[in-house]
Amino acid sequence: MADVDTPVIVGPTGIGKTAVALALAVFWPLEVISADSRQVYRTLDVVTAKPTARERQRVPHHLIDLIRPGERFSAGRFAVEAAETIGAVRARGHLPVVVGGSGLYVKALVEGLFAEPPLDRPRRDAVTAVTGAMDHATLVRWAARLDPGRGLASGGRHRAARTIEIALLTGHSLSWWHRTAAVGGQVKPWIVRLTAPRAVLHQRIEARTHEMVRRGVVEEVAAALADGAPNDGPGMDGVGVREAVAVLHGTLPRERLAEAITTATRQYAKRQETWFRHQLGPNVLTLDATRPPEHVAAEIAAAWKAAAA
RNA sequence: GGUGGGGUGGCCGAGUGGCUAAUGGCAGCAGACUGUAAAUCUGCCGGGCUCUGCCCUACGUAGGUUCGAAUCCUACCCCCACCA
Repeated sequence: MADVDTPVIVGPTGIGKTAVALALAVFWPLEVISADSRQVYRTLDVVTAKPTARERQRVPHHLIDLIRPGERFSAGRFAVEAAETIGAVRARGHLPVVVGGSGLYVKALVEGLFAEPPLDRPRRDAVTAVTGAMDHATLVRWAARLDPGRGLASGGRHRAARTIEIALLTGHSLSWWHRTAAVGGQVKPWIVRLTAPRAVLHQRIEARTHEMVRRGVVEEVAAALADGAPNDGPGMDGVGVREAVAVLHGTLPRERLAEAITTATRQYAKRQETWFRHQLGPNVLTLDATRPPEHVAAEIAAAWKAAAA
């Protein structure tokens, strides 16, 4: 009579989630559901630090390589596809394990978003064009007027733009939708949060970045660009990609690439830590991932056995 | 050796007598976050405290002028450019 059915492993980039997931595979026949907003993009393998072909052969990974750079993805779409995949994995008699660092994606899956009505594509694009051209303050003022209950004091322009988009396209405010159209989570999550002291995390990020540069981030991004990806659209606005684009545009000296990516990655990892610390509710098992992945995996396996009993 | 420019808080960089613990930016720390989330934003950021205020320390070093100096004067140290 377990009240959980799906292990979910979260943690900042570079903490070693993939290694732990692979190590976990010695305990159960498992398949990984990747909750990563950038690994869904094909061809961007090195910059997004995807698991290698060999690793994916050892343990199946899902929700990677779904779309082309430049195409839009979303937390909502992730939740739908993840739920389907989880069902399929389970039907195979394997244990689905959600592993990822995209907090909102995890939240969308385990808590649910709201039932968004279909949005007319051309009208949506029109609204995006308008909001995209507005300055931050005006945007926030407009959003606050359309949805007074939304609390946009420290929201930022994307949240404001989203608020405006929903209000204009559906006739109801976003907070109205949140209130009246909430949908539940798709799984009963058992959440493990991997963390490590800053110094350890920073060291791992730096090592990973150098490896990334050595394996040719710039060339990879150049190829995506040559293939028609917009240089700032969905998938192309992530850490590493931006820096590689800057190198290609000559605005960042190549010898400073690794440093720039390392700094941006550290900042991203910090934001993730903040998210995971506060946004996933109280039932989270926090583990220090400074130890070797096998040890962490063993501890997770034991804890899961107790939790799922 | 000569002439000119410069040494400012972890870094870069404003400031040329009081409104200056010192604009900005970066880095760092904390926080927000419901379909673009590796995104987008907010706060803090010399130290200490009995913390709507108070006390230290601080603008290369040492002196000086002044009611008052990062800002003016003198000497010295170091850096850069050009001339030798």
